[in-house]
Amino acid sequence: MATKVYVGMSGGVDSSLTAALLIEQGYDVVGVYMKNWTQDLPGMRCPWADDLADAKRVAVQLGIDFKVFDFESEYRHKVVDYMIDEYKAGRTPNPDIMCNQEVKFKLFLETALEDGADMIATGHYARVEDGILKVAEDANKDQTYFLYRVTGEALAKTLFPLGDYKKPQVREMAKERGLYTAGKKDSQGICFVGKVGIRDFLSQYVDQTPGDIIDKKSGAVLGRHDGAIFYTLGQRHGLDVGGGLPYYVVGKDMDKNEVYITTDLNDASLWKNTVELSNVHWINEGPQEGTYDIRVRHRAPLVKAHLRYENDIIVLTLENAERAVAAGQSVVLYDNNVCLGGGIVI
RNA sequence: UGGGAUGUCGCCAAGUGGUAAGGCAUCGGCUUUUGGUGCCGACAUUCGGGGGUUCGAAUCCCUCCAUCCCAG
Repeated sequence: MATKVYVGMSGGVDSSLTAALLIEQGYDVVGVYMKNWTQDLPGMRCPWADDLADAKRVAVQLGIDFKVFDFESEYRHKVVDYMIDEYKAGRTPNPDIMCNQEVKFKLFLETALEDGADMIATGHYARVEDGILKVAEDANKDQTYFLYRVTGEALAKTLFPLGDYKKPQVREMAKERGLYTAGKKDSQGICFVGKVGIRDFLSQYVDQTPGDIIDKKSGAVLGRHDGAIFYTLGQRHGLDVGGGLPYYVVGKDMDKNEVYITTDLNDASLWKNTVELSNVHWINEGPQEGTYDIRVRHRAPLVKAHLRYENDIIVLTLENAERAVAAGQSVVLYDNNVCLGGGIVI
């Protein structure tokens, strides 16, 4: 009997082709739409209904069973609340990493297995080999950064058919197969929520309290903002402060509700040579102390750093300083194209 | 009240007789399954107000207004 694979179909090209390829490879494929978020937000209609329709349409086209898993409550609690709490604490979280950890590769996997699946699959650009996570063939689209919090056990039951292809090929293959979503634009923004600015999203859940924008060097008040919560390290836009050179956020005080800015691109707090990570997660066994490739943000080139353990945290000493590494963001470690795991910036 | 200086797009700032640079901000777009960064494009018929000289002025003259500094 063929292996039964539940494919997470978001209604985009990638997951559509994923399902198609698995069928061609002989798997018994079931399409699943994860209903995680349905709320409209100001200035943006939540795309869930359209996405669901697209996913279903492709499933019909492919002649596979199609299901909808409703994870709205869990998504709200595990991802959105986490995100809001982090921002309230003055940090800058990455909700999509949490979404993968808690929803796609935990809840979805468990639910699928209970429903009779042998494995799950998604349209992520990444590769799994023997339970280890490896970067995608298309280095430009590689999404392992978002997957570093997934467990090796989950990966052992996961397929990423797109990991061996480049995005243009994926589009081409989707077109060749006449998939309904072949020409659909790539999605952006918070996963499932849609293309909405973090500011617009957050402002739905937190109070807007005006505060001062202060020049770090002179201490002068240069402007006002609607809440320090909306600003993050390294940020340039949205300050509404003009005057010759661009200003960048170099810090904030959540208690005083103050945002500190500077025109000095070399400001110490804008660059990190040493990064400490807590909430460390390894996909399999933790690596030994030594030098590894790390990635400080999605799509950033890999850079060298030395890993050292210190109690519950790890300390990375970077070969070259990285810019705007905000607390709450993730740093992911690699060893020869293998994604080892990572942690959250303290 | 004397003496000096300055007033050009929201901000910084070129331009001293030839018909308004540039930067920042802002807005729009691109890149991106997080934040952020970056890239591209748009953005003053008008130069504090009013007169005058001139073929022609933001640039010269007169005057008024405003601001700043030094005196007192």
